Amino acid sequence: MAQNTASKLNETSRSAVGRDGVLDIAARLFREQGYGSVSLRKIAEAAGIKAGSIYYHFGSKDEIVAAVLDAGIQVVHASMRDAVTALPADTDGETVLRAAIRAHLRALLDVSDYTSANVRIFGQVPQSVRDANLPTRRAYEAEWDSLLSRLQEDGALKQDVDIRRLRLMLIGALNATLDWFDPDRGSADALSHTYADVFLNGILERKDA
Amino acid sequence: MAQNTASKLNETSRSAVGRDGVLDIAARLFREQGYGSVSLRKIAEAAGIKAGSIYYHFGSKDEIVAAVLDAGIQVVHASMRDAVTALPADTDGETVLRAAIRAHLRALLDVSDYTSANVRIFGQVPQSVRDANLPTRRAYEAEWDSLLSRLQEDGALKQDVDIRRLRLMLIGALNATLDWFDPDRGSADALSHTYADVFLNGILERKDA
DNA sequence: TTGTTTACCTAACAGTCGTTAGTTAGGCGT
DNA sequence: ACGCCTAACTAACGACTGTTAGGTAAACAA
Repeated sequence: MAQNTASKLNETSRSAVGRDGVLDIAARLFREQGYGSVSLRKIAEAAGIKAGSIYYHFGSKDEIVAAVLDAGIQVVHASMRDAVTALPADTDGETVLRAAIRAHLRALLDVSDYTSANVRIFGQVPQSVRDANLPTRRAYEAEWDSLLSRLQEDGALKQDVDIRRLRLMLIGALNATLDWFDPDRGSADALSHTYADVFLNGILERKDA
Repeated sequence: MAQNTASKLNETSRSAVGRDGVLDIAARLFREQGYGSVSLRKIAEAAGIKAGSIYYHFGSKDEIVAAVLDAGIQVVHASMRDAVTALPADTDGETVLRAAIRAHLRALLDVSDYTSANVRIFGQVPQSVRDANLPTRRAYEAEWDSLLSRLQEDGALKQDVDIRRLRLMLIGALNATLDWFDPDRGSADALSHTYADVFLNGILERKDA
């Protein structure tokens, strides 16, 4: 968020990274290096300020990382919901699901350092910070559960799959791409097609009638 | 590995955790808490010795974590290969793939602190340690690629799926279970069935002939 | 019995961490 | 011109980190 709020200050003065600037840089460093090896001094240096100055904008390191985590979910949540609600009301289930998958993968791999930082560092962060991020997560998970349930009721999905488990499998699989995705080998959109193909139809060769 | 090598010392003397004991405990702590928040003093305390004593068995913290990472892959590699080679030569492709998935998930979720520690901390560890683990990883990946290629040549798998990408998707999805798997909600074996069902046949309701 | 090896211990080192207190300097409203 | 607000700065704190040097006691081989 706030790619560069150089706003409201005449450009001649010092950088004036501000709170949003620090947050942007923190998100990028967390995504690149993980939580443990990104110190406040590293963040400060990348932002062009000194470590102590960060405490003008944030009360603690936990507050920074909590803000990054929350923003990360909010970005992907908005991306996924917008993609689905933008479709005509009578769109078939397969198309809806494909759109949701593509939106999630786009936020994760193309758009947002915040979303990728969230996926990368959530498991490395102190328990209290994880807990603080949980409500935001639950809301996004509920969005998926709601979508998948609707598709199942419409008869688009098999009746015997457990929605919660399917959501965990699907999001887990998509998030795992962060460890190996290489834009030189194909776009996030192309990858989303492959994921949709596999999850929707499987990989088994079928001798259909 | 080496669940408890209390060997060759009469039991009356001090615990004598030894190199393997330290490694076991390190693997467990890494799995539970991640890399960054497990210090040598924590490992030592859990092992019932003092921090400095660890340097009798290991030259550095990196050496410990490297040993944990390598063992983690070796365990799951052996588990997966053994499961596949134990099958009759004429076993059909679907059954072979199901066995491989179950073996991977078992090593990850039931059997080995080393395998789960590897998956958990690989992305948190210094670059040099990651690099040292790469050859072992590549060997396991090659095992999967070989298996999947064979199934595709036999006509069991669709011809248009890229083996490398499929392997990344599949192992990524399986490893992601570590973040949410709860044995109270179902066994690893049961979960492996669900994964196999989804990957093999997809989740789309089909009106077969 | 003596000497060696094994497996630990104690104590300290330099470096890094998050965090705090107190200070400074430019821009703005009055 | 005055004082306030904003956004920095410097310098240091205690805690914790991986690591090292040197000592100790039991087990075993000769």
